[in-house]
Amino acid sequence: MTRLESADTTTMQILKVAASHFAEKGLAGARVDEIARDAGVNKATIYYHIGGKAELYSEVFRANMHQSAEKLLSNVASKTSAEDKLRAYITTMVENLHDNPCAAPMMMREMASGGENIPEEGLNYVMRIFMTLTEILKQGQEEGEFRESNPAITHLMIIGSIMFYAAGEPMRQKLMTLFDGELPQQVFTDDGRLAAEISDLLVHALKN
Amino acid sequence: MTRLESADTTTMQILKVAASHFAEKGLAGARVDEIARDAGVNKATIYYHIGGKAELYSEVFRANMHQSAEKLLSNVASKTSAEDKLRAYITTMVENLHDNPCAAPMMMREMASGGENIPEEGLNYVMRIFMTLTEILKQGQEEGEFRESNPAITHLMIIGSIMFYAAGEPMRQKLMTLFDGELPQQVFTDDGRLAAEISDLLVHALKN
DNA sequence: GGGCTTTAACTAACCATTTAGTTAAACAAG
DNA sequence: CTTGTTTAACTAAATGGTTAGTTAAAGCCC
Repeated sequence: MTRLESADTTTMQILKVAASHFAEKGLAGARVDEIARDAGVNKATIYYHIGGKAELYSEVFRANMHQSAEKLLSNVASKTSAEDKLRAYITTMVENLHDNPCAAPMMMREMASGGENIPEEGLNYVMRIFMTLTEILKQGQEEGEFRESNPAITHLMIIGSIMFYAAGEPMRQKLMTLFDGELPQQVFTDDGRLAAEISDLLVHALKN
Repeated sequence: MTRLESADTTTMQILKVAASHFAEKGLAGARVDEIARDAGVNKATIYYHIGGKAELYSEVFRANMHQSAEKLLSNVASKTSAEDKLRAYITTMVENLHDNPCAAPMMMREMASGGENIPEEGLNYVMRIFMTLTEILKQGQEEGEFRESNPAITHLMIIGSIMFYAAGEPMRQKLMTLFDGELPQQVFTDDGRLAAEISDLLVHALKN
């Protein structure tokens, strides 16, 4: 491994570890010392490669959003009918949050703080993702497939449910061990069926 | 004002201010000095009445959950049909989060951190609220009003959308000033119609 | 007098950031 | 080929600001 390659993998390792710390503890709660320790590098290496805590956070957030949004937009664009686009939208969002378990917690914390630490580029993606759904719903209405609906509410229900599902895994575990006997069986779906169930419910609600 | 009353109002004032700080910055991000300053009391008064930062947080969270959950359970219990109960459930939840703007952000942060700082009593309420919806859906199915559905998904869609709406207000403001021209008109509902729109969509999706 | 509150330190720990190095790979000159 | 030099990558230790929590003396109001 050449020096430059080693530098790249070091940076990647730092970003990966930082993401999990920011997801679990937030920007204020995360400790640069711990990130460095878990990444197996000296703390100063983080400052050498990336910059301070704020830059580290921004970069993690930006990279997440970039990857997720690009995949979402391209998957939706590959479909033609409004229903297929809607299903692709939901399915891809579930996949993204499954592939990147840090994204949902980080996003939820940002919502709670009014998006204080979201970098500019991140806000652009938030907007594009929302506009994409608006377009899908509009197309569905124009083609007579969907009834009229408020895109903001629909968006809320999709994003809200998926984000809560993705971020809620640790909490579900906690509840399941705490209230073992009282829970009805099978209340918690697996990832695989989540997208299908949400899509079915949504399509059922939107169809004429 | 008697001595005890003065102590009570001091405590209330501290809790109220602490709630807003915890909502905006989280447990790790909030500063006890700032809470004391904004509450108009000396920092020592907080330690005298309530205890340290952790106790302050627990008490704020516990009080929120207690008030919200009791209102939710009693409002649902006052209805008889499954649809009325479901509508009461949704409406009360929207009202609760409207009356107490700190609840949604605090809850979302807790979800993100796996409920690390939720006091025992709070977890009990989370469970009871979820079980209540499960009962409503079961009743609806037994009475032939609702089709079969996964209560966990339904719960996710309700809680997720309402929480995201409630916690998302500052973010919506940010997006609206940043992307002024590009936003379609009327995409963002007002609080008053939110409960009705979610209820209608949900009932439409669940009805046979 | 006694419960409540303020004032105004104080400390001990924590934590982000900086500084002053060290190491080893790449490289150039002889 | 090898010796000396440069440079990127990294480390260990120090620095200095911040912060939760404490304390003691004094004042206030019933």
